[in-house]
Amino acid sequence: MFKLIAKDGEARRGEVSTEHGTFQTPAFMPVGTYGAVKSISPEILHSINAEIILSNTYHLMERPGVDIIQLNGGLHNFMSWDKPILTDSGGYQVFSLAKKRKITEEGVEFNSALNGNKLFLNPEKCMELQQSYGVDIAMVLDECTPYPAEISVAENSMQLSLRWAERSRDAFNSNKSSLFGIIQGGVYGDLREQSLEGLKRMDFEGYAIGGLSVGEPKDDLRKITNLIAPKMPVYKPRYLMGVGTPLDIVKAVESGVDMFDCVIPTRHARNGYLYTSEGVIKIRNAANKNSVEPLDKECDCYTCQNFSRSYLHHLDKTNEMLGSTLQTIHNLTFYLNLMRNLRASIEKGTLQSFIKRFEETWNNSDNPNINT
RNA sequence: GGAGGGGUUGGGGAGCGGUCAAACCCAGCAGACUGUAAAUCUGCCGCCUCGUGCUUCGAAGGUUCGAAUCCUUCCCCCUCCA
Repeated sequence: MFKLIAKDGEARRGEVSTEHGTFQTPAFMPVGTYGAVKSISPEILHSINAEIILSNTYHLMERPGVDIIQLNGGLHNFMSWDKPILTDSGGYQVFSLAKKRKITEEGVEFNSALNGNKLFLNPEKCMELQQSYGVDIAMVLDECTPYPAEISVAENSMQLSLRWAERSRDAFNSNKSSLFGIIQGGVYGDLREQSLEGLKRMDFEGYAIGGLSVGEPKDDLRKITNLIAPKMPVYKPRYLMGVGTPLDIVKAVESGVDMFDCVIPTRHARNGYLYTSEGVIKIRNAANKNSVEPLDKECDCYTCQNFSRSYLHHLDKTNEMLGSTLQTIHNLTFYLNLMRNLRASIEKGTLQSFIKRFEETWNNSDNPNINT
């Protein structure tokens, strides 16, 4: 399933093959929680060279429900996306919907935020759902540990995730898709290592680092990624869940991570926070009102090739949905181009100079936000 | 000409004697967002020498300890009747 093509330091250049084709790593997966990458079509995803997307087990269970997806012939067919799909298990919702769920050894009971309905998820059901959706990569049900968490809390949480991982592994039964385990352990290196060791014994097709970017300091994110990624199995994909900013991704690739997903490019696009080669542009700021420049002179995306900052500013101010679409196209292009450049640098063995140039550009930016 | 209704901080629109520099919405300005309850949320939004400071609620007078709120006159606007 995973082919390692080249290495540059700890960084890896690889390829993951699935039932719906292969994708190149390091890879970024645009997020399509409800079976749609917000504001853009699969056709656009193709045009910007997205090779795999992420969707969400919990949210799809809530709406439209697995029956409807099966009625439509599975998630790929339902959303008309013929390339790989990875689904998050709902483990993140254990964290993000903490106030609306109860967790026990058996599983998680959610009170739907929509109508208060009780929704139950345990490892077995989670596997059944993801297989019914027909996704290419399923994730084990885990408990995304919040930050801050005392070491004892993080340990209990990590152990629970480990037990759930085992149940997930046992319940998962598919020759068309693969299952990834998720490392937890908060910001504690020892716990992270224990978690990884426990998961390795269950032999997953890939391994993920979860429970980061949940509010912890940047240093912790870097420290844990640096410690754990190199210890993850060499011939299996390594996935850092929910990360992150462009710089987070660059740093994690340097540490040996292969796969990423994050809502940042899509959500920020809708909120007018745009990544460019010169730094972050907040398109709704008055400074862009009169600018006939393209958003990013160095970008070849549809948005930058055809529209001015002034126009994007106007779309944002008038709440035109085209603004969301154009800005999402741009931000995702920025991310996907970044991944392509990272892959090329690793192949050429020039990752360090790429990172240096990347950091310089961002450090020289007038906008300090670009580095965060 | 007669009878009503109304003029409030950029726009809309509450308020109808003190707790009012004046609700709320929009516009405007800025900030946040990391496995998406997010095309969302938060803050600011009369002036200044930032204080139990100053100037505001069509205008001018008045009543009152105190007025956006009550009275008088005037100026506008709207509806209806002639």
